[in-house]
Amino acid sequence: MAGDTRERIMESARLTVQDLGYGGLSFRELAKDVGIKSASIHYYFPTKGDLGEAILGRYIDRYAAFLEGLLEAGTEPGALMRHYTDMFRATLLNGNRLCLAGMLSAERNELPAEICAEILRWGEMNESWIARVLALQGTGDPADFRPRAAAVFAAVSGAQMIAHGRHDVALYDDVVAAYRASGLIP
Amino acid sequence: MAGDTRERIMESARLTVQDLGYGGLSFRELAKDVGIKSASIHYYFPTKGDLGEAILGRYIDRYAAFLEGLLEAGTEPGALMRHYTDMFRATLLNGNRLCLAGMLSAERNELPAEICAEILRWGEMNESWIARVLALQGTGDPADFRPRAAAVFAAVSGAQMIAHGRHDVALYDDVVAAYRASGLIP
DNA sequence: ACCTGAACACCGTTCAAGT
DNA sequence: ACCTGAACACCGTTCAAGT
Repeated sequence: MAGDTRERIMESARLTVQDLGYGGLSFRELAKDVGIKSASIHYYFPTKGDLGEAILGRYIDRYAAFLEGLLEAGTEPGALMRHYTDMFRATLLNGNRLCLAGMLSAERNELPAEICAEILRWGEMNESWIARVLALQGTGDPADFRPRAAAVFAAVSGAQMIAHGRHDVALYDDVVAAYRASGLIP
Repeated sequence: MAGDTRERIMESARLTVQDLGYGGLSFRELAKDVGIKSASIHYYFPTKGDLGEAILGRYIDRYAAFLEGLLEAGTEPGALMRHYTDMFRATLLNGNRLCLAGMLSAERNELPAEICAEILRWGEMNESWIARVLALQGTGDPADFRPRAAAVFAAVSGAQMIAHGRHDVALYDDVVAAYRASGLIP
């Protein structure tokens, strides 16, 4: 089946980067997992940076589609934000993994420029979606909620990161609950 | 002067890890910076993990002392938290670096257990300090403010991480301002 | 179109050998 | 006490060679 090898390279690489980081991704281990030689990976992705850009680009597109679907299915801010925080929670449950973009954010100073550009796009996408949700409960344009949306995005990302660092999903739950109690998250 | 080489190894290593991550720290580059051969580093730190544990341990001790000093010098929660958020801001200003513990939190799934234990200590230290500050403006024991303190710690850590990922200090400022506006941070 | 072995300059680590 | 060169198994990348 066409494109199957490329597909399996991307899937295995994504899972590894979310687990061990970009620096922890080895072409030789990756090739072993897919069942080819490490030199063959370069046929699909000339450099490690190309592979990183490809998996992050698709990661963003898929979550953008998922979030778009949530907005089409419901308009209650509390329920929408619950789905949003559950999304980050599920990543922790899957082998204490970190959001792909969050992991790459930490490593950004040693990443090629194309990946850094995708990290920006991840933030823009998340913040614009949250701003639309916040606009549902108040009056005004989603653009007016952009600063607070950035705060919600940063707060949820941070909760995931420290819970990942301490390998403690309950900590994520407690922190997110405190965000809600403080009124930061609807 | 005794211990000078060891000192310079630790300082150079810390700056590199906060910049490029634990995986981005190379013994050969580090040795070049200090002016010795890479094999000599193992005389001071048998393994890379030992070096990581040493620099994180000292990092935590120093910030603990700094924060303790703040609490001895003032009791106004707003001013204390301003110093706290400025501390994370200064790290971004220093070459877009990340908090050492935050960087290692992201990479934790490929770190030795001793470093993971220090990551826990970093969180405990920050949360207990924030809880003491929060207790200054309300009634009750610092322990009562522990959940909210964890939320403040996660939120500030997250703001630093996404600002680091986008190489944008203004984003950090905006997010922290939104935290204050929402009432999460005094 | 897709894959490979071999080579290259890197990496942390070990160790016998130096002073 | 402190440092080193050489070796080891790793790393991403390149390239000529295969089918």
